[in-house]
Amino acid sequence: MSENHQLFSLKDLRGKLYERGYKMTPQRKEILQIFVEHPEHLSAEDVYSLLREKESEIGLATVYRALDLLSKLGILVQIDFGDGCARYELNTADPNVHHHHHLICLNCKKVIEFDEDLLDELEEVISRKSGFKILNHEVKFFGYCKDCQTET
Amino acid sequence: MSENHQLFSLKDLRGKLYERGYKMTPQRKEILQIFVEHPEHLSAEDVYSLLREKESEIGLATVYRALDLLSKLGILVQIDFGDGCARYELNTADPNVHHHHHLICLNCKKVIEFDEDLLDELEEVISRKSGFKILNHEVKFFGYCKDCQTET
DNA sequence: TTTTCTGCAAACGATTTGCATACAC
DNA sequence: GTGTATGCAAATCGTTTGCAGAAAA
Repeated sequence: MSENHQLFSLKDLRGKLYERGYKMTPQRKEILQIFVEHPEHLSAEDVYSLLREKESEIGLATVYRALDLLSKLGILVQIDFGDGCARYELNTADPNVHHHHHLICLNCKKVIEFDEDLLDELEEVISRKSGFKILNHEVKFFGYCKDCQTET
Repeated sequence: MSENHQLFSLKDLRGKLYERGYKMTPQRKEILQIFVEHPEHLSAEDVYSLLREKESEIGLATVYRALDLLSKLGILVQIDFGDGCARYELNTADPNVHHHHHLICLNCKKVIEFDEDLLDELEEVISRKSGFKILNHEVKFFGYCKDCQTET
């Protein structure tokens, strides 16, 4: 069931690269591996330090280039939480599964994921009224998480 | 009618500043004035050059500081379109009026505004399920605008 | 062998900050 | 007068780029 919208696996990497004339390298493989092992929203710096923890001596510029490439190939998606750096996560393989939403706590900066998609209706209305062809959407909710509601 | 959700006016600036111990300065007034005259999504550089067109010799650092302050006071809101710089627009005074959505064209980078808010229902569902207290949301749709659909 | 990739260091662009001076109250 | 605000230039931080050597096909 949920295996069907499973995340992109390492196996498909070579093929996807080859399709577009890119080469398979150990660096690209290791960087993708990091995302398989860490299902978080990782920044380039995050990936870089996780690599160094594994004794991998991949340069930061290479990390940036790989993140960019993997996003272009649709393997990763870039998200921006307004914290000053681009973050990435594995793309879901099933195109019918829309991106989950993100709840961002204004107090503790925690990011909570939420899987509920009621936006199809909205997309349709907008498409009809504006003539805009919508491919994707990004929704962020700002507020206070359970823990921070009591504090403040 | 639509005057009720009218944008923040210059008159209230002094009071809002005073409330929180800030001082009224000609620079802050002029910067807010720019937003009243230009209902677009302005970046700090945009504001800076619009000021220079008006013979205003306000420094760029002051612009950055003012944008930050006006956002804290709730007079402006910061938006990020992923174009590498923070953008701002006047906040709507009426808290019942939710932020409009943004349609971002992947081809020509045009940003189109769209005023349809069907997200209240979604907010409620999320609040109930997650215990998150939602104050605000930000929705971006990515796709191709009317003009760019034919080209590509 | 040919082309793409990597790693380093330098370059970049948006934003922030330190500090002396100027201004609001 | 006192404390905050300004303006400038320098510093910062995430990210990009040029280039020579290394590695994939």
